[in-house]
Amino acid sequence: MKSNQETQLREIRSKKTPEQRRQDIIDASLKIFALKGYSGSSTAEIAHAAGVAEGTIFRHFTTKKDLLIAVLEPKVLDGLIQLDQEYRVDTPTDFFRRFLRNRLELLKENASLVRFMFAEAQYHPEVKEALFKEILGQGIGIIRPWFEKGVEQGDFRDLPFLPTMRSFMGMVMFYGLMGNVFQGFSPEKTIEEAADHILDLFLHGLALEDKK
Amino acid sequence: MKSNQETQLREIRSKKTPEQRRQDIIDASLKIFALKGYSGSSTAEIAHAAGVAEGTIFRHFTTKKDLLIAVLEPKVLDGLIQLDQEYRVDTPTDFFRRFLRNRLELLKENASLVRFMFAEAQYHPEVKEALFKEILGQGIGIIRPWFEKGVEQGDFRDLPFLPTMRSFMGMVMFYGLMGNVFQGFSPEKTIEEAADHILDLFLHGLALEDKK
DNA sequence: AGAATAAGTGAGTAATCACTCATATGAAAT
DNA sequence: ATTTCATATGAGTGATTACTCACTTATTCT
Repeated sequence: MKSNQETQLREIRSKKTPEQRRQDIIDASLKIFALKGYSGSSTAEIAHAAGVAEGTIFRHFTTKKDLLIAVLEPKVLDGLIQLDQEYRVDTPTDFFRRFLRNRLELLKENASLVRFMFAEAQYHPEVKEALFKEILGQGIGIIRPWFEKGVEQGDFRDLPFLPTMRSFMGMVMFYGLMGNVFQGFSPEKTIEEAADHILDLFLHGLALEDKK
Repeated sequence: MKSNQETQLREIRSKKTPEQRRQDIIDASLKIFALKGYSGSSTAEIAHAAGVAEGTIFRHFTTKKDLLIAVLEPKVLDGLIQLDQEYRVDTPTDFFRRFLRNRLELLKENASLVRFMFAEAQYHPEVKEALFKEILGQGIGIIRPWFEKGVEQGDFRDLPFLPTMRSFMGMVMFYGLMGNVFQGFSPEKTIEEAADHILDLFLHGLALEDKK
């Protein structure tokens, strides 16, 4: 009981708890990692950015690689993969519209993290697995029933699921991750506008069909 | 004259010319870089892989970064960006089919290089510029007239060019670069099959239009 | 308040880093 | 054969790396 009081007191005074300090280190790591890459970042620089001594890092994380894994831990990505459940949609098409906007917003907010994950995925198997499971795996799990429903209802063509989703994700990722990097590539003013372009192309394609 | 003879002789005997050695270093660098990333690779390891002394690397390249730039130099990428000119196509649709297959093949051959470039692009501005100019820039330059011709002829809808190309490239890249990384994502047996899927989706979209 | 425990610190460590340079090698010219 | 010269070598350089540990500081328990 007493210990609870003390903990509360410590939180009110702006002294930091070990947990807060741990989070500071993780936050600083993500910032530096995203800027210079994992191998290009030194623990000294991370310690400085987090406002702690270098030794403190190794009290919370046994190795630098443990720190990398902590940065990528599910908690950070939870927001990325959970579709907002409050918005109930009726038609598969509405689902895709809703899903797309939701993803693009989250992608824009976490662009540097996701870009970093994609970059490091090819060098570290652990990162690759985390990326695959947490983002792609769950994303696909959410989409699949809506896709199949759309096919059953006659709204969608009966295209193979995985390749179709791969292309869809390619569109989304290339906007979310490359739009900022290669300036001029994404002239859209708002996310909504970009989402509309992507969804229009995804649903209807480029070709003019109705030549009657 | 005599020096020419001698040079020829040196080539016949398997002694290496400085140029060959330089190329060995570049080849080894690409291999190691693609495996461990730029910062994660040491010049000692590259020298070992290239079969030369570490000092030899710095006789050909003044810094490690110079070596990175040499690895990414246009020569290596020329094959990636030049559309085969021998194949003449008539319709915009044929062009896209031809272009897509050509890109997917080249992408598959050079996947590790391109993946490496995308990964390092966010850490090194020079790499970012090289990637943008050499691949995306030229690719877009080749596509644009065909895209506009297709719109004029009434084959294509009048969609905004850049966002549409961004989505197209997203589809292509996600297949070419992620297909191998995330196994099971690309069930297509051949490149042709994958190209057909992508092109079908790109041209006609997912939705069933003709409900009359 | 004082003892016990946990958390934070930064100088220190061996290993590794990119890079240098005096020396060795081998081919071309005389 | 001898000299000339470009190239290759690897031990050596100081700087930086991830990580440790004896010590200080802060918090909790009695």
